[in-house]
Amino acid sequence: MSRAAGRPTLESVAARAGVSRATVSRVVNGMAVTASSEDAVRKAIDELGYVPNHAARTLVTQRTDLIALVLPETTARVFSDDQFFPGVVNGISQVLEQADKQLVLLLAGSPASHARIERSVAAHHVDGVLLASLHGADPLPAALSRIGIPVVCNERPLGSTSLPYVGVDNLGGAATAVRHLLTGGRTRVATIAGPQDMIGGIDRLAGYQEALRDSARRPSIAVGDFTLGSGVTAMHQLLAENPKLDAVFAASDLMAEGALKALRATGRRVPDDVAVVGFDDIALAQYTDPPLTTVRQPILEIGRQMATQLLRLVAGEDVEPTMTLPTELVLRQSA
Amino acid sequence: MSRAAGRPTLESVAARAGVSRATVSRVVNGMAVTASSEDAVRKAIDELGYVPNHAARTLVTQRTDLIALVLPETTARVFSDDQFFPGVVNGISQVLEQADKQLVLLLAGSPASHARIERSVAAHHVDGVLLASLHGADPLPAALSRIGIPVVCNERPLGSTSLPYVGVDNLGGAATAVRHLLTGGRTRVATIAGPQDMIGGIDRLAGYQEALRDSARRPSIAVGDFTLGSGVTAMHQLLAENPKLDAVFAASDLMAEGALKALRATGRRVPDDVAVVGFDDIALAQYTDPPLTTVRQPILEIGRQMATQLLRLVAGEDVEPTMTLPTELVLRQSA
DNA sequence: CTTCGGCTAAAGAGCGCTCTCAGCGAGCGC
DNA sequence: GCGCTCGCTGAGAGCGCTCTTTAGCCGAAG
Repeated sequence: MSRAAGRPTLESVAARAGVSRATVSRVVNGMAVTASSEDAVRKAIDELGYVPNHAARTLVTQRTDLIALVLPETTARVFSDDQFFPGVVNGISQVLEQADKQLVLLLAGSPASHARIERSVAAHHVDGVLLASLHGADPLPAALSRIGIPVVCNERPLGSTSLPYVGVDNLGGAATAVRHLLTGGRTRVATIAGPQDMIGGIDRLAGYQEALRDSARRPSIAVGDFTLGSGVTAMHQLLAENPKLDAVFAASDLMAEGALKALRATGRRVPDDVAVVGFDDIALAQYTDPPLTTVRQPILEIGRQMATQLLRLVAGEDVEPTMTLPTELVLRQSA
Repeated sequence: MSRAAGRPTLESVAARAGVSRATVSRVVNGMAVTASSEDAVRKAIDELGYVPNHAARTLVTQRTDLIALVLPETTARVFSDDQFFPGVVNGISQVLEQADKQLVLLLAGSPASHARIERSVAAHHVDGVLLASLHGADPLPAALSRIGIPVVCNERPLGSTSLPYVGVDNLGGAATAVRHLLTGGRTRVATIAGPQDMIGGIDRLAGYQEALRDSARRPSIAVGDFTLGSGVTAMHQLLAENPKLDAVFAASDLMAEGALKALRATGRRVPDDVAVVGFDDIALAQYTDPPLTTVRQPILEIGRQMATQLLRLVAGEDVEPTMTLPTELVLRQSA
């Protein structure tokens, strides 16, 4: 590409404004410069349509202004059945936009992607990494923090790593939901748990068990994977084992909607025969039949806080290592 | 940062392998080198844990290996009510991963974001841009292509720009759905249309009108915005205007589910009293009550094709300016 | 035995920017 | 009025890489 055809550089702006490269750089980066030079430079920038070259800047500053969001979820599942990621992405995006950083999306479906992600991070391609939806004791968080890059997780990572994370009060929210059912006079309260290799699945089940233990009731558990279909299946299982159950706490709204459909299919009325409580408060919850009582988690806020914490880390500031956002029981008609 | 503390560079690998920087560069980029040098270089790379610096490479090659996905949707709406974006992102991601490119997500909620996006693109920050979900005659596509960067849109952009795009046969799919209703003996077929500033909304309505015109029936139209809630509202409107309607074609599955709920709330049975057909075939469609007959669009494939076309453009190859993927009527119980 | 062709490796320039450092003029205290 | 500090500017180095140019080497041909 010939120089003439290329985009304007600092050099050409400097020439046009009659100052040195350094002065133009100062103006661009908002450092002190005499008013007359500043005017000349700004004029030249406008006339030439100058935009700083990102790569050149990165090369010397060692900053990329890029933040990676890693979703080690099976690619097929990410985004497809849950409204969680979209909300988190949205929250992250809001904060990053403010800070003039950009979001790089890394879907890590295959094991091969893990290597790719580590390579990408090691290449100093991003300033920091957000990790969401970790399954089991994923080696990725530890690997990334060993490289020495700031990392913030969504929910407490399983395994031994002690990385900062932002989560919600899964246990407390679930316990509150179950206590609400018990207080309402329900005696046989079952649960549709989430995947037991994810914090959300584990802690919500623990909350169910804790609330049940307090009232000395027998637990009844079926495990799903947060999707609607798995909720249908799990509900049928629970009914087979315990046809007289009178309440269900589902660890996600999608599974709760599945339970609702299964209950209707077996001729049971909600909430008359069986009460149902979900978890998440996604948009759908307002439109289920009947509208779903559920535990709201501040999804957007999770994204915002994750991004905020990471930006602090990137800036070299300290952050609180753990952050638990509150959940809230939203009463509708299903329980 | 002291040199010792920094990550290894080409220089240090070269020193260790006893060759020149250029030779190491050749090995890294897979160019011909004698076996002995190659071995020495590879060994040094492994021992040092060398990873090429992305910014430095970008500076000279003018390639960033970054592809932007711009969603000019209101941030609140993107991702939140539709399963479309997640699927497209997934498809894009699959193709980019193959090509070793990365995905930068740009949510353009506010008008201010437009400027930010243009700046980002002008800074040579990305190699190409994918534009999805354009509303009305958005100035962004034209602005980006004026900068001279490869752009591929999702669906034909409204307005005068002639950019390459990948879309689906919205009109044909909608017409097929409506003809299916008419063939089944329905006589009063209404529609819940999508937003009329988006191609998906416009063309699906056109398909409805075309099929209806063929059979000389009167159209009955309410407009929604693809969300479940808007489907509920629109269905009530249609019923108010035309209580005897016996079929509805909704331009999205979410709106169809809303219609289903509204019909049930007014005591109508589906499909006995009113037949319902949706559009999209999202996961939910299998679980509605009754399961939803709908027009499937190959969402993942849209993402894949958009990415594939853009990569061709980035590589300087020619692409077909327009690409329309087929839709397919999926018969379930609602119609 | 010399010369030439064909190859690979080394050297060096340069991508566009930031940042240090020296220079320079102006303003201040003594 | 002289030196000193202070604020601004310009020159230049260098970030880590690619790529062109140049040098060096080997074998084959004359």
